[in-house]
Amino acid sequence: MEKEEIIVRETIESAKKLFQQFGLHKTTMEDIAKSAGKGKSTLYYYFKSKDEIFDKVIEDEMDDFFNSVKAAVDKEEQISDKLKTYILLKVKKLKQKANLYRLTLDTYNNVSLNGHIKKLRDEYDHEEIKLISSIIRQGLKEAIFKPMEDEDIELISEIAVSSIRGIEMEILTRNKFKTLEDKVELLVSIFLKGLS
Amino acid sequence: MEKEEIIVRETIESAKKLFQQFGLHKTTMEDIAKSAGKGKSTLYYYFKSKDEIFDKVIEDEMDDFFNSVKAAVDKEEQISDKLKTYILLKVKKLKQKANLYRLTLDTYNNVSLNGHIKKLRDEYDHEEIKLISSIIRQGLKEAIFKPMEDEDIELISEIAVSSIRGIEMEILTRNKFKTLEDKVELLVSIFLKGLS
DNA sequence: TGTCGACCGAAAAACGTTTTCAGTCCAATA
DNA sequence: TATTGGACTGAAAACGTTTTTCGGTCGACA
Repeated sequence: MEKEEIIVRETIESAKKLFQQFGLHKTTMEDIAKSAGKGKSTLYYYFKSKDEIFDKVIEDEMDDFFNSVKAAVDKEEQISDKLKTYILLKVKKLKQKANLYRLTLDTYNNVSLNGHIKKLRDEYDHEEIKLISSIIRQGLKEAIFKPMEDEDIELISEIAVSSIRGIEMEILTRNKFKTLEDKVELLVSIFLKGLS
Repeated sequence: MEKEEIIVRETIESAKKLFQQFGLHKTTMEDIAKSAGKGKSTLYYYFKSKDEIFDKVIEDEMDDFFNSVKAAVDKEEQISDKLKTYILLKVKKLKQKANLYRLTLDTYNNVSLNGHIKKLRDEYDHEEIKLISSIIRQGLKEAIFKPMEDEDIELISEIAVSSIRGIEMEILTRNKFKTLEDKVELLVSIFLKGLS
């Protein structure tokens, strides 16, 4: 790893801690600089702006989040276990993060309308859709699922991601489905076998 | 209809129009009074507060919304048609309303954390869950669905409502699924028959 | 019972002042 | 040439005051 890369990494890590503790607005460039052991203007040698640092932190978190979910999903053999793991782990991690970032949440909401974060979210979404569609494709290959059009795989994945997000929202904002753990079984089996 | 009832109704209708046009904050009690052809203090003879008027307006809209969806769903015979109608009509109406209320939306978001609106939303949710679970119960009676525990009916309905809400959110906030109309068929058939 | 004009006070808007802070510049250093 | 920090700037946020707005009350009148 190059020296520059190291400094960038360390700065992002420091900034992440500060953002988590104090939120975007209450964290100044000087705070970040001090906690990274540099002068303020030095930061501008490595980053274009405060927003860029914030974006990088968010990007970092999203990567972390997605990769750990993906790793856990990949480890499972059965399609149904993959889906169960996907839902449960995502919800669990989301609860953790939500807790960690509660302070930043209002901030985040205001920022989120702004271009770049929206783009990041779209990218993240796309990763999730890819993950789900790869699971479906595996199911097709193993002839567990009945054949379907290629474009339908995409659509089903998108719908699945959106649906699960709806469930997550209820859990996070209204504390519903506390006992989801006991019930994923049912949820996944409906997705696989339907109600009929 | 009693005279009092008529005045209350008319006031709510006037207020609704104003709220839709200008939002909660930019609509004053005097605006409402004038548009209802009364003096301001007269309103307080019929309503406890401005909030009460707003609540009544929201309640009115929700009832409208729900009843028209329910009516359309009840009209359908087939389970699958009921589900299709439920999803399509809800999305369609939501798009209309969202357009109408775009101005109020920020206002609404701030208020929505506040007690009473939250209660209304919960009540509305409950209605939706009841609607879905009645569809499921019908499917059970007709032996279209495989038997299930009573508490699972409840849970499945809740999950279905949350999931569909997730899809609706995508449609409203990110303009996804523009061609949902073409694809509900697929969505409903997954719910009914699964992927296997 | 129903309606209204006059009034109140709390909260929001408006406004001017002060402070904070992201971002720049430049000289220093290695 | 790559890297750093101290001094500086301007725009925006925070703050303190004054003014206005508006939800809500009261009492009189029909």
